[in-house]
Amino acid sequence: MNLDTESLNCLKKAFLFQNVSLEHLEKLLRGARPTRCGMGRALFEYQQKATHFYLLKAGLIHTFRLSPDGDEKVFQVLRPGDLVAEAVMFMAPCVYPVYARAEQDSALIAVSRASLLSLCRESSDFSLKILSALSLRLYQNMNQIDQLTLSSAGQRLVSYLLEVKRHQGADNIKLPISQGMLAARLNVAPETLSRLFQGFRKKALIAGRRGRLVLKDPDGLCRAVNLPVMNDTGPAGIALARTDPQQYSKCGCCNLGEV
Amino acid sequence: MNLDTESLNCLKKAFLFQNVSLEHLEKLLRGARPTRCGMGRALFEYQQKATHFYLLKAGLIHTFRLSPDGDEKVFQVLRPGDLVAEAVMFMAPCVYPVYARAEQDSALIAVSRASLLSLCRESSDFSLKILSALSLRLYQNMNQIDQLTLSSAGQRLVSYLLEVKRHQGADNIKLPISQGMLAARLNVAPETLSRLFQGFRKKALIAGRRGRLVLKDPDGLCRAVNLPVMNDTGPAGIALARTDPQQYSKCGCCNLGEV
DNA sequence: CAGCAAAAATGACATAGGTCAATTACAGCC
DNA sequence: GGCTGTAATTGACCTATGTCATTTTTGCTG
Repeated sequence: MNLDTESLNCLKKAFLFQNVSLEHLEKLLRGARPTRCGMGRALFEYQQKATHFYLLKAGLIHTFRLSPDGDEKVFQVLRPGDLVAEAVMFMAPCVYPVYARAEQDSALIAVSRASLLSLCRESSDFSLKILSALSLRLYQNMNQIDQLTLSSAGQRLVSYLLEVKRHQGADNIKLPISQGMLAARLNVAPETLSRLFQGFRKKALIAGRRGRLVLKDPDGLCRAVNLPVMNDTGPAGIALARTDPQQYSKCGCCNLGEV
Repeated sequence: MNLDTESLNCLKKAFLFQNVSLEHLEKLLRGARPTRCGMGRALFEYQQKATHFYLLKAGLIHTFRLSPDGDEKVFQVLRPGDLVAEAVMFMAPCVYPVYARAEQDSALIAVSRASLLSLCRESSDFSLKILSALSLRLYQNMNQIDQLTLSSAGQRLVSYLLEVKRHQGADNIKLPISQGMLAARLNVAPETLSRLFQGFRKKALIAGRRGRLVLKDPDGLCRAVNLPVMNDTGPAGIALARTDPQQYSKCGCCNLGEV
């Protein structure tokens, strides 16, 4: 199996490329090449000219920015099947608005901007798919803003935990990112996060440690931080937008990264 | 001039519909109707089924969500020429993710989702335009997240002020929203914001009051809050993406709302 | 299994910024 | 030009959360 065939197969499997004609896919592939990104290596840099987007085949990619004092602010946690920087391709000027780095050894397919644009031009079906992917991203970002503007650290944490619960469908949840990164994402100090967890444990609202948690009393968590009790409906009260659970791993309202 | 002709003319003027063939535009118009929204009235509600998007002809629209304790969190400030909720049309499930309310008496054209989707299906040129509009929104939201995760209130304020300065091109700036709303947007208490302004005045970093400010020492502002001094290049160091300054009033990196 | 490095937990402390209450400035309006 | 309601300012106070330093866990690797 040569590289092209392999790439083609990968693309075919990606959610966004379902039902795209073979002819179109092959055109896309002409601007595509498989690539690897070792753990800790940058996939692309902030403000670098954006020439490619990526389909993540295996591994784990984080996109992030830096705060003035050098901390990393994670924007996205990308898992196999996800596209990386596809939205950037339509921006003018076309430069990556974030850094991207492999958190694990990752295998990707790099697709050139030009071939994406020409596929969009040729297939309006495909354009519509991309449009819904972008609007989903937009929605995720809005929810993230919503979460970040919650007044207290506890509220932000609980809202996050419930998001994960909803996402994973059980009270027994696995945090998809380390505690340190979660702290960054919720915009709190790691110590504060640690103390919050301890507090919830003391009140028997949660149990377990190290990424594996049991939410013993979700409503109690809400009450503990003065959040209105939300019944599995999500921040927007919207059912999950899982168009295809097999291929499209993401929850429609957050970008947590699947476990 | 009947309503249809008037609407047609308005649409033609909108940035997104430049260079769209008359034939396509007329199809779009079949699903369009002019509408008004009195000051203080809701254009649409959070979680309501999204059947239309809007072109704002005149007036001022805010989109927002509510915090658990009932405060409004403004997401967008929309001015004439802007589209409202165009991105929502591509979401599944298709419900408005925010409230929208007229802050001034407003005139709009409501366009049905169906006709937008069919235009996208028929014109890939148009799809590409919508794609770049969405990616711009996405970029704005990322910058807002970036700003919200700045550690101190002062940093968030200064970053906002510099954004406005860049946007308006002069040190003599006019704040597009009231101080109270700015406080909400920066996620600080109004009192804190007031004190920050006072502090900057005392240090002669700014002058003026009530919406009309003079940034006397932008670099000094940065230093005062431990922000790296940025030289008019914006949070992303990206030149403004003003594809058409006449028609498209927005700055590419923020959604401040023009003055 | 020991040993190491990284992550997390804990404690002591400092402070930014929230809250509440009272005062002042401003804009619209008769 | 003098009301009147809303927005902004100011002050006093307090608590949530950041910071720094230390200890404890945890997961790896040889």
